[in-house]
Amino acid sequence: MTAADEAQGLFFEIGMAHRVKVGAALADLGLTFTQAHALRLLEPDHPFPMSKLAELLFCDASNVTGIADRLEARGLVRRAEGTDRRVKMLTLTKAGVDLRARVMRLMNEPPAAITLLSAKDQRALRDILRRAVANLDADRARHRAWQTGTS
Amino acid sequence: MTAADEAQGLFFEIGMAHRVKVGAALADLGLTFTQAHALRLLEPDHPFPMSKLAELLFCDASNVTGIADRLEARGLVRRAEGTDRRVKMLTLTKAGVDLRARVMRLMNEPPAAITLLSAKDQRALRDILRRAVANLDADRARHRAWQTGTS
DNA sequence: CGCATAAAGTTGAGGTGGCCAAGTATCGAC
DNA sequence: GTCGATACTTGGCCACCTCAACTTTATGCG
Repeated sequence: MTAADEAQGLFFEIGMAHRVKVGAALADLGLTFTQAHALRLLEPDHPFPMSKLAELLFCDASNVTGIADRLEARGLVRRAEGTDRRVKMLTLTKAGVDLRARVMRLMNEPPAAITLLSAKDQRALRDILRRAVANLDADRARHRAWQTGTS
Repeated sequence: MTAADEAQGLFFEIGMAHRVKVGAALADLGLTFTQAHALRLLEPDHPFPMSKLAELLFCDASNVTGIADRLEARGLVRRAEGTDRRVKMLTLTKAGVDLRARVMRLMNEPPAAITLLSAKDQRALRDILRRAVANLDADRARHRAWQTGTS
């Protein structure tokens, strides 16, 4: 088994465990994982169209309608008109900004798996993951180029 | 921002991206993420009760009924009687064993974010994540002790 | 033994999230 | 002005998830 293969398995295990913990904490706030994720993406004072949210969530636009409905029903989000009257700009309300802050604290909290590592390991992990994310971005850029080149 | 905090953010980003990719590949096999995960947990020749699957999936027992129904309808799994006639032992069929092997290959495949790292980084990542998972296990043991101590 | 209690699984109700196809309103370009 | 594209919504269908209630079987205790 290669180092990459084993790293992948370990990565998956840590991720799943953390997701379960975060999911439980979010349930206490009355939020699902998807709702919390959407809230995270919506920066205060930077509203964006629903189509943008669909893209960021990698899901169908029709799906976003329902998610926005539920967030709006809870008073976390508002659909504001854009200059283009087809688009609805998703805007955090005051309550949305506040709850988002709590969600950010909650989801950005590293799991025990990471916090219990030595300071040296934590720094090494951060540095390696920085390079890994750079690879991710390069890979995504490759895919975009391929798509536009063949469409 | 601490190294642990930043590592957590990067970790999350890589995990989400990989999940999307894996989800698409699984859809090609006609499997949902949950079904694939359940299949992965069911080792060939090591059947276990449905309650055990509920525990491993961190979900309600009633949920497992539906998941098992769908896997059984596709001929991937069988409900076999145990010595205790209340329990049903989930058992992979031949088709289940075969599809599971494909799922394992698919989900164990490290994402580009990892494979594009240098060999040195890959080994370092594996070593750090091994220690992180050890922390995870220690943390879980702590929780079990706490639960049994106060129940 | 006989009965109470507990455990494993199922069922049904209710809600979230995911897709697709079809529909509406608006925009932009010809 | 008309046509095609774009942004969002709607409705249908399904997977998944929880909870509460139920059936069947096991087990502990008097």
